Amino acid sequence: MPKQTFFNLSTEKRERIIAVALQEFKEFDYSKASISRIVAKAGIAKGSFYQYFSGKKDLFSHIIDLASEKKLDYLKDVQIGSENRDFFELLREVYIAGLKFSRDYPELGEISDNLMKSKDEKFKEEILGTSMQKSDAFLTALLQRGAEQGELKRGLDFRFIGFIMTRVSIALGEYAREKEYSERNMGKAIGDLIEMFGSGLRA
Amino acid sequence: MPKQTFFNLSTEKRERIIAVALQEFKEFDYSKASISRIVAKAGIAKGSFYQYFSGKKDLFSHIIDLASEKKLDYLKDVQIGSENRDFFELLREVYIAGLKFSRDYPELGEISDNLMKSKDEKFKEEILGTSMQKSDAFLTALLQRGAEQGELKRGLDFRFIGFIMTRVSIALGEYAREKEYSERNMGKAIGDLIEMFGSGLRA
DNA sequence: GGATGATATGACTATTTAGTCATATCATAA
DNA sequence: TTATGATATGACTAAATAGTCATATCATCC
Repeated sequence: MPKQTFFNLSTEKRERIIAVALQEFKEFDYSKASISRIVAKAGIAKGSFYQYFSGKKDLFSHIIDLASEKKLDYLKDVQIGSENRDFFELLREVYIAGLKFSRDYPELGEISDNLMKSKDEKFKEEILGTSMQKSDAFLTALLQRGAEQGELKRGLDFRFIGFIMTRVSIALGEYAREKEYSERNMGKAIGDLIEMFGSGLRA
Repeated sequence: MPKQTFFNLSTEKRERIIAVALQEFKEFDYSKASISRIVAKAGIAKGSFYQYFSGKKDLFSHIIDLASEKKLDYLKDVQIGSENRDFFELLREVYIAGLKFSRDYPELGEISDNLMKSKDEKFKEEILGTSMQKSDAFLTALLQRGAEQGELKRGLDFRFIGFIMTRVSIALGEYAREKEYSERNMGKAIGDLIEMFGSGLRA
């Protein structure tokens, strides 16, 4: 958590620092991202940075918190609770929510996706903490529910399928970032995906 | 390419250096991997390293070459050319080949997967060069062929589906690495995957 | 023995990094 | 005006890095 001094800053300065940090973490991965560069670009003194944050990890963690917060806003629209919702429709909505989040906050999307892809489980755990529910578990739960309601084939390894669906969700964001994102293209892509998950690709 | 001096080395020394480098690149990503640490662990002088390799990138590139070479050995068994092969059977074999490679050369598998996941397209291109055919393109071609033979649904965006299948292949390796790999588990996982791609998950 | 060319060495340079700290500035309140 | 407490500053430290280079060792051939 940033120190109180950071929150006491003027909105302008606070947002400037965050904007520069987003740029930095988007361009470089955590270990290559440089505090020296951030303070230079943001036009603040090195010492000031350490008045705001306890260190690099603190800043990064704060950014991931922002991302989680924003992403949750988009996921709130997905009404998982209500009965009688088709699993594949829910899945579509989850993917769409993720994509909209990535479209509206491209830096946050890319940064958190890169963290999710990281192999350093210890670091990931440390940064994500409890703030972001593990997407693996989230989708696994969705699958479990779908299975209980008889919507899904029997005998599947849902832990594995959940793992794959999470990776596919991340890949979807990557794809949208690499190719130019457009409502039309992404609608088509998600459509193909849900079709694939639902009834497969075989003619 | 390593310098000639590297290939003049005794097999024992050459393999020792590569083994240590594999350990290093497996534990740390490219930018965090340290030549100083590698030479220390391998018991050679810093200067000697630069007699063998032009630099860090040269060493890394050599390791990726080794990985491509080994992986190709496993993919050679997949007879793509022969007609009348079912697309989904071919896909299964491609995934199985990838998994066997990862099982037999875990370090090479993890290192090259991490490179594939990297967002630095320029660096990736530089390292992979022509040696490793782009898996995206490979699977896209397989899909195209499946479509032409009428094995696949019409109207799918194969560039996108190819992109997803490649990511799934990488995810499969990760999953095998994270959970304990066993023939039985992985056979089941790949079975579920092919079932999913083929006829979907819907009951 | 002596010469030649290849290989081995590790101290050294130059650069970058995260993080610290004594000092300076500033706003507010008495 | 003066005192107080919060905030800003950038020079500084210590550590780590990739890469260099003059020198030393070694094997091989004459």
